Amino acid sequence: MEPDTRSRILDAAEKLLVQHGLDATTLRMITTEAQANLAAVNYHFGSKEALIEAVFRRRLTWLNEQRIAALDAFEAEAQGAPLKPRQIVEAFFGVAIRMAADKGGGQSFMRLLGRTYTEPSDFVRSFLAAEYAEVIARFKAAFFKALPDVPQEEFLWRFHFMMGALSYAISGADALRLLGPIDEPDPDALYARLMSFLIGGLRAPLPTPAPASQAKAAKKPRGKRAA
Amino acid sequence: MEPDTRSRILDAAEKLLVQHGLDATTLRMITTEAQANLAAVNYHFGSKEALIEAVFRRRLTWLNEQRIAALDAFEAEAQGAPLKPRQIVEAFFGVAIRMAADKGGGQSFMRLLGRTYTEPSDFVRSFLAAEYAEVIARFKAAFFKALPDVPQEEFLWRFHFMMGALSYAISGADALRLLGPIDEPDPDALYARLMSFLIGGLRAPLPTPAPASQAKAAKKPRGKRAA
DNA sequence: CGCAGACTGAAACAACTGTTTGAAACCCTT
DNA sequence: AAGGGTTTCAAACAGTTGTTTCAGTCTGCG
Repeated sequence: MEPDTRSRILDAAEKLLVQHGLDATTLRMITTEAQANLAAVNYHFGSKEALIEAVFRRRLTWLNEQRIAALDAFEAEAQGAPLKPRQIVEAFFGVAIRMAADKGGGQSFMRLLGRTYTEPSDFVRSFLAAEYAEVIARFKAAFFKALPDVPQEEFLWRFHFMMGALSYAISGADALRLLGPIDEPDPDALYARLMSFLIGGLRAPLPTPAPASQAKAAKKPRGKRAA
Repeated sequence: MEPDTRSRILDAAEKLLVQHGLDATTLRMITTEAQANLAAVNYHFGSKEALIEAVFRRRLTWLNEQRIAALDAFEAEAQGAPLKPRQIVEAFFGVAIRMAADKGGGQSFMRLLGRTYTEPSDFVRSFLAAEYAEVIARFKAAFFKALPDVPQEEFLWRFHFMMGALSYAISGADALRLLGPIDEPDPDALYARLMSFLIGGLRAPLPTPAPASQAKAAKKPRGKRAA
């Protein structure tokens, strides 16, 4: 309870936003948890929206810097050659799930991020897009270089699916308990599981039989599929 | 605008819940959209929570019946032999994404479901668990029979990842636009994409270096990883 | 017709939301 | 010690939330 009011509010907000979501978390809940006065939020941040934005920005910029740093390291090592898909996946998703494993705040934040990604809460999405812009561009380029035979649109969808898997991996055991009893996963094991799943999905045979490449066209399972 | 008030409220609620989420959707928004009186919600459903539950139940029980029916069909066809993983994936995820492609309400509902799955909104989760119980048991059994070499815990996580990919596949283009411009996907193409991704992930090599298989041990990219 | 039961309507309810206010308390330099 | 800037505090603000109330309307059955 030592640090300054601003930090205490930030921490309390992060924790409560994960538990209750953006709208259901009230300023009174936050200030109570932070042992601060109600007016302190508007004094230090200006508004509830600005507070939420600050909560996101604090961790998200750091996360994305880490991702780019990891990508830089791999690319320096490769000296211009295309990276291996596994390396790119490691740089983007591995860094994220490692942050999620960090008990000191990172964990709850990553859950929040994963959840919010699909929530169309306009103002969050807008600055989310801004924060992500650079990272996305870098990783798109790296992937296209590593997998030139995969059509760009195809790859974007696979990347999207991977984000979904990551999100659920992080939101984790709570939802998984729907499926049956499971013990809290050790982070390293979760990391290994997610990585092999992601790479398996990323490298799966292309669904539409492309004209030139891809000798093995998967036999279509139902009648329907066209176009 | 013809059907009875109760149905109009249900449809309006479903539509608005997708757009704004559970908490941000107000009864006044719903009754306005449904061209009904505010009190009609409490008259017909009792409370807002009960209304939301009704919205879920209407589609979810039908969806899960479809899933079980699809599984039954495959199992009858197989005559006791284990199903192919692709068939099980088709029965669970294929049915879901086909429902999501249905413009007549199914689409918006599936987005809602995908979003809510990670939201720990206690009362929703509790009856979600109840609705899912039977389906989960059936599909777990089918998968374990089809992939006896995959440890159960390992599989549960992969199933969980697959749910994440499905969720994002459905929530779809809105979030994907973060990654770059993309045209609204034709449902058949999305279906094909997701299926090959899911099966690729499901059948990926096991992460823990099993004694026999897996010759290529990826060189660890950072210092850390142990155990 | 008459009248019961199902339904709709407008208005009000208390409780809670984010935000603002103005005075008190604190802290640090002169 | 005095003063000024920063931070805290309790109280109040207008607006919105889900829910309730009760008078009114509709419907079908005798």
